[in-house]
Amino acid sequence: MTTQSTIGTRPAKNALFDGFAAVAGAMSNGRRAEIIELLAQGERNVEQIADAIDQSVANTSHHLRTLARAGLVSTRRESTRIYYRLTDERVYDLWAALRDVTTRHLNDIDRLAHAYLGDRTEISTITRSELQKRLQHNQATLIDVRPRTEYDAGHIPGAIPIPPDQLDELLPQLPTNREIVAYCRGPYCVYADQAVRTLITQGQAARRLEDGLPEWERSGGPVEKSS
Amino acid sequence: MTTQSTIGTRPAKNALFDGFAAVAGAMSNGRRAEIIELLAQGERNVEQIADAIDQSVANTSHHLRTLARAGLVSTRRESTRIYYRLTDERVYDLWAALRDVTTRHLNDIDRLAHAYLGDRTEISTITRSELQKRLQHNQATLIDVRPRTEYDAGHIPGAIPIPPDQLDELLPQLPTNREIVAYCRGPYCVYADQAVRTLITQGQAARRLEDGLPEWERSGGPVEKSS
DNA sequence: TCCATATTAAAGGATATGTTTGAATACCAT
DNA sequence: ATGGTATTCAAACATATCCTTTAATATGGA
Repeated sequence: MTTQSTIGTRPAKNALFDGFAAVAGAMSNGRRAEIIELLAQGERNVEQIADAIDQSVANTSHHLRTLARAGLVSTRRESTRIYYRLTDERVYDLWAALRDVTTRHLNDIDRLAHAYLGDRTEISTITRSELQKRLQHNQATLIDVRPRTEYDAGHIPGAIPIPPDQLDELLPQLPTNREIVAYCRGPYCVYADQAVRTLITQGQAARRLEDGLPEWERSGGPVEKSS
Repeated sequence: MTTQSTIGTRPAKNALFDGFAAVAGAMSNGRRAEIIELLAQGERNVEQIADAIDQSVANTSHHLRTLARAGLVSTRRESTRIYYRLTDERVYDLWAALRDVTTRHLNDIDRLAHAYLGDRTEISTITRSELQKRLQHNQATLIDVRPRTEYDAGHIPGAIPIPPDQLDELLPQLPTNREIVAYCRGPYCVYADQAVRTLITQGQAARRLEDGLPEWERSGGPVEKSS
């Protein structure tokens, strides 16, 4: 009995492309997409992830398993906790590409984004390269509007930490002599929007970085860690 | 009655991320993934696509509708035929990112690729930049092993068209003084492999370009069209 | 009008999916 | 070893989604 070659056959081609499709399938759930976006900010354990996406631990574990099976996330054990992270920066690139295509081509996305983020027309943005220039010439006060642990894990050098739960307390203490630039997790993160809206109401010039820290880091921008 | 703001709420966030997930879902079927890979080569009408993926026209139309709903493909009408294409190069980037992540992280992909492509260990590859250099110094004979229509739609300047159904006839006619480099549709395309295997059997030095024409074009390589 | 090309609607049944529950596992600290 | 904590697993459920086929419908060209 001889082994039949499968090279170039339809069943083999189907199986191969089903493989690509399987990875896409791992991303084809809103909660799992949220997990990917979250892990782009840094590693988390199951409980933290479950909290962030408002799901039970068991169900979250299930979703993480699906992502792990597709190779999108990897784990690290630290004593009793297991920390999940994106397997590598290629996974982040894939997520960014998905976000990008969706933003530009899914015809419902504007409505959905508007519902979650509100009217963004009055919030002006600044690109990464513009921000670079401003920082070099000391022409802006930069604030990082993410939870403190994320700030500690990595932030743009010179950024002042303003955790989202202390906005009302800390925003009035900022210097008023320069424009303020706020950034958070990415283009669909609400924290920076909130900060900018509040500042503008107070008569302070403020803008939002067009996206967030992961994009800054991925495009080669300097990142500083707190110890 | 006042309108309740949905900014930052969980249902709104769910809906937004379900939007991203929907686009991933459009790619989460093997036949649709094949369609994307095919359209990366250039526009096709429904019948051509149905042929290429071995499905009925009605079913193919259905799949195309799914892709169109997600904004991944667009159409152009030419008399009674409707031609499909990837909406823009971002869609191609997304597909390339998916292929890339799958190749590196899905633990079954090696087995699947081996079944479809056969043993590739004896087929050596050449990178795009290496090929650039070779071509500049006239150190390689370049052959394009794709169907003629694809060659006409765009090929690397200097490449000789060797349609896959004429391999046996045309390969022996190639000059034997230089190494031959073959390319086709991409890293998972079988045509170039076939050509290289045949040439090696004939004692001719031959290699395969590491990926295909779309990657060449997307990375800024020169492309020539037949009229 | 008729023909060719594509889309749509309806239907079907298989398959997959997300979630919950409760038990089981793995590891750590004492 | 023992107890406690974090996480995974197995089973089960209802639901939903999915792919495909068939037949009918739209559209444009000759």
